[in-house]
Amino acid sequence: MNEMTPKNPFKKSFFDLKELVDSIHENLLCPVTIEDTNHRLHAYSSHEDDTDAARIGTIISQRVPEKVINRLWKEGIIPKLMQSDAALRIPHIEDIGLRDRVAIAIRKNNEILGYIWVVEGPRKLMNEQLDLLKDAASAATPLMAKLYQNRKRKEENYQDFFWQLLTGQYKSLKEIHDKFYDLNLRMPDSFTVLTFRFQQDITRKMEEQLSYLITTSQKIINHFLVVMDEELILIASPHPSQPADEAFDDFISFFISEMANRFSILDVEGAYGTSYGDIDKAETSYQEASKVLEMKKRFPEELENVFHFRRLGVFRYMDVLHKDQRAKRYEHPAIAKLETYDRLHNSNLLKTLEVFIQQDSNMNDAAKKLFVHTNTLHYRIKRISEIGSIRLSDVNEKLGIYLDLKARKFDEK
Amino acid sequence: MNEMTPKNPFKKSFFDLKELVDSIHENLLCPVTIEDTNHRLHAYSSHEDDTDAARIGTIISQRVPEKVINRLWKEGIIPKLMQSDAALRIPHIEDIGLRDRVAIAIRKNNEILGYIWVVEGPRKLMNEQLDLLKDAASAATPLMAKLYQNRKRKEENYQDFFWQLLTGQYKSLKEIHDKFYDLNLRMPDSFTVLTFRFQQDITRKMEEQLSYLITTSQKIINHFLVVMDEELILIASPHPSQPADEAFDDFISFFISEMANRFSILDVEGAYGTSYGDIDKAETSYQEASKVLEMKKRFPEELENVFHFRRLGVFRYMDVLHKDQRAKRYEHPAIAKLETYDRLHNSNLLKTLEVFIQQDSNMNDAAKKLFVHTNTLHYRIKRISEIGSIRLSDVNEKLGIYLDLKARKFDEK
DNA sequence: GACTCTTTTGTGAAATCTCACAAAAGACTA
DNA sequence: TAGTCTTTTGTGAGATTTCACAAAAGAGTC
Repeated sequence: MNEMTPKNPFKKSFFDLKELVDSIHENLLCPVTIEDTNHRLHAYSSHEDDTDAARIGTIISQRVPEKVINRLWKEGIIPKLMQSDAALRIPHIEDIGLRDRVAIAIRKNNEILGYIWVVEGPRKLMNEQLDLLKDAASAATPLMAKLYQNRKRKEENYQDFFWQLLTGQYKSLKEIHDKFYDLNLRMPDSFTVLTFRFQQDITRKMEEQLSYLITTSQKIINHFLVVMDEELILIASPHPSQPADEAFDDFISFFISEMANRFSILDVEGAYGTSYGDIDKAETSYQEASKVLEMKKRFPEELENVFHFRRLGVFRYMDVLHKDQRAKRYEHPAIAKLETYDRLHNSNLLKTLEVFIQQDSNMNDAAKKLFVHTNTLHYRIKRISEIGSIRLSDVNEKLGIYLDLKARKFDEK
Repeated sequence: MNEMTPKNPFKKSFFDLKELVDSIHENLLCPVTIEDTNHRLHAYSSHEDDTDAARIGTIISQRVPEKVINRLWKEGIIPKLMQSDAALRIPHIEDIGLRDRVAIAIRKNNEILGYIWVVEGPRKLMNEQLDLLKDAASAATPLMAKLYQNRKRKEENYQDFFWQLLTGQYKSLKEIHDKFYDLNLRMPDSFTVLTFRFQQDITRKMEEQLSYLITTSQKIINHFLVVMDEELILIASPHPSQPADEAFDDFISFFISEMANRFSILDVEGAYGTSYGDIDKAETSYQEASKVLEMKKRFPEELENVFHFRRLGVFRYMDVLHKDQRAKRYEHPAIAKLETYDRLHNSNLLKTLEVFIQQDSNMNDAAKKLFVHTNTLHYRIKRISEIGSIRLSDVNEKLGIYLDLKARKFDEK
């Protein structure tokens, strides 16, 4: 074998990724695939039978299986790939059918455009061959970039359209239909607006990561995505594999925890509006999702596990109630009396009442929540109705006070 | 006609109000009256027949009829007149026999001394003529001032004062105290506004009967009383012999049943606002009482036994909730689904849900109310939460639906 | 009419809740 | 420090609620 570094077989221009992949295969004699940043398959070498389960799965579904992606993240392989210029060896991971591999990121300046994966046979690749992959990656760069450019141009059009949908610019459903047709988009049968709020502006880099998460989650099908300062908005449908009712709850939990785990981006809040059939309700769904976020900010404990507008319950009305309360400068006399009593006797009657009602007037549950004996609570409730002269047995009166209590907290802090 | 502003025909001294009134009549060719602040008639132009019922009533009784005064207050006309330097047009109010008019306050510095009223004929007055009235008012000032000097300050008729209290005309408590002193009235330590609504206008005769009932009831001490069309309004305190908390409830029940028993006057509704210490809260208390009446009309079953504002509970907010619901055109999906289900299967799930929540989620009570077996209700509730995909175990969600259900009924019928 | 699916009613045992009574602990006052 | 009032905790019996299971009745379809 020649001691010199072999001359670069990739220093020519390739017509497309397929041609490049075949060329890599010829040089390394191993199965090769090229994926984009979202692990979508764009080209793979054929004419070989020495391959593994993960690769077959990828080729069949045009995409790297979720299980494999998760594992690669968990093992820290993807982050390492993203940071390295050179090709890396990835030891086999038996239980997901991944044999020994070599991979390298395709990059343009600092931006990752995709990955080249090579399945190693029994004869391992030599270092010179790994170096060759670097050249292959360089050769892939313009091809991948072209791919992204096309996508980006389309995206810009989408973004405008998307905003117009969300802000109710379109007056008729027909108009929206036409626009969908123009942009060559499939109109979803039903859709939901999801929104996420971050603690900081969303950078270009974060945007990549989150769009990566969305496409790989396999929980929802995303139709539109837009980033606006510190807010991320999606129009999506549940993924067919998911139970529709929970798909979005699941996705939001998934998204928030993965943003934290994978990217250390904390304090993300998410919510979604009602699902509608006709896309002209996009504005409504968006406003609903925004309202959930707004209320979650004001009532973090109460709405900790609420993401869907439908589950807002009374909090759906908290803003108007609070506004009315302010306008009328009304304070429920019972609340005023209890507050005074609490201050004078260093007691906790107001909080007790709130917890009691919130626990559906169940003495035992409420007592547990308050860390007191059931009879203590019993006694307190008796005192509360005496001091505030309220009849807790009257549902309407009880709930009225509950609303007042909550509305007071609307702009606490 | 001369294009120049006509010279001031009132820039001379008049011997008395009669002379002034005639001069105004000559200049405007419309019927004119001059009243003092208590709407007592002091002068009126004669020699014309083009006049209306209100004016005739005024001339005959030497005073503007009570009904007309009350209406002018309620419509905000008197307050506007009191604040304006210029003459104001008052559009006709058919049902009290008031034709189109123009009026202007007679004032000395900032004190109101009375009013000039002009009945407009078919030919409306022109702006120059309205300006003329300003001069006429100035001419009236010394004449009215003389009148007041001669007259004792104490007024036997408190009606105006009462209206001013109820419509919040007084800006400071001090002002009200002074007025009480002027009128030689004892200021109540604490008070409450009660209001009753009749099915028909309250006649002079009924007025006697009800004022008789009030004084003989021995349940409340009445400070003020006013009758306004079909409404009776009181400012009162509990009678010392009565337990304060129940005095008003008792009185209202008593009053309603006695009106029916003794005088066969049926369908009277009564309500009262919060008790306040400072009389400047009279307006608030009155508005509270009115709100109770309004809500009782809309939710007769729910509020059958509610008279006090404090006991309105959630219904205190029903108007804003309903308004919000309409504005957002939002219907809770669970309600929509249940309604459809009811229609398709001839069932009663919506009503069941409402009763269930209203019975404080007590299966037994609710089953009794619905005349079904406990287990039937148990089954239905299970179905309801399935069909509407609601978690009745979540208080906030449950309560939210309850509010929606009630708000829907806001303007049923 | 047979069949299926939904709804209502019945039964009873286990779990849970309510409430009266009493003792103990704290708080405040004289 | 005793005395009073308020608040908390403990105990336990009786009432109430919950829930699984099953039978019966109704509704709708073929």
